[in-house]
Amino acid sequence: MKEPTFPDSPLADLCRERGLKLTGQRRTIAFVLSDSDDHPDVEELYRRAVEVDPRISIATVYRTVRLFEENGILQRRDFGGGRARYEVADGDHGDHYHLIDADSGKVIEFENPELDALLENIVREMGYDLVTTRLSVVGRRKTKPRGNG
Amino acid sequence: MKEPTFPDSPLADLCRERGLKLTGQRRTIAFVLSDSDDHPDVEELYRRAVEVDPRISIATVYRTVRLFEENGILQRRDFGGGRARYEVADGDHGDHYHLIDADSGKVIEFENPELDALLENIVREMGYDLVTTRLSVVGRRKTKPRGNG
DNA sequence: CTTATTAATGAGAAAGATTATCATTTGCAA
DNA sequence: TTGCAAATGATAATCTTTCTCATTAATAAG
Repeated sequence: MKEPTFPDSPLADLCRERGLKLTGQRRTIAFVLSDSDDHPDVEELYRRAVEVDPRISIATVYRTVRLFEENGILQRRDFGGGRARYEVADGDHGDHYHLIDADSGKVIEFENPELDALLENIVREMGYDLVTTRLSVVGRRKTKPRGNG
Repeated sequence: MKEPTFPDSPLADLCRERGLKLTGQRRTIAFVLSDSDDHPDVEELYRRAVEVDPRISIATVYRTVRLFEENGILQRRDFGGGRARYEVADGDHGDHYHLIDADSGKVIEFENPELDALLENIVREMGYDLVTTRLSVVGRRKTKPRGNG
């Protein structure tokens, strides 16, 4: 059986640091995730993982993203469409947010410190400590002033 | 067959105004929705609707919330837990947002004009017109300063 | 390096939410 | 009141996610 060889990814290290057993499958999934800068769903993640190591099942991908989410390694997102999507969790720097193109469904990330601060404030004044922010704004590309489409 | 009698609700009127056929079931569901100030899921909505008129099926509730959502009468929300929840769409006044208690799961609504404006701005500067905002913050009730739990 | 222990995995069944199917019923316009 | 397109009810089908359980593999101890 040909073991695929690739270096431990940053996420694989994180996995170990959290005391999670680093199995071959988790190492593969971590590698794929570290390599992704988009927001794949489980199906897509599975496709990418199988490319690297075919000895992996979709059940394990489901299990692993759940495990990683529970350990703060991944964040689950809901952009509509019925399936959860995942991305690497933010570090110490501020959160990032998502703008979704109403027409194409394309997801555009953005950061905004002012927004970070305002949300923090609002929640504090309501007597809570902010745990997570789930924000996505849906927008439609502005029609050019003289365009006609 | 005993037709339930109750007046047309504001949502029923809206339904007619949008040119949608106002069937008995839609009238009932609209009534129940107008009467709710929380965020019921379809199952719960069905329970409430059956109280008013037992001649209604869960399939119709699913169909109706979808229809109402497509027509801007309802808004679908995702608070986790795997099922979609619904609430009456905001009017012209500002949007409202949700704070979710991390421990109890309780949903607390709030409004914030400053937040409205900031989001509007951010999106505009990215070249988009804001269509919808999906924001929920998860928070944990602040521990009292001298508490030890 | 080998062995034991315990957790992880694979394959598929099961669950839970939502949508589709199709015969029957109903709202609404004429 | 009648006709017809659209809506409904009951249930099957679909889709995503979780669970089951026999097998496999990772880690610690020897």
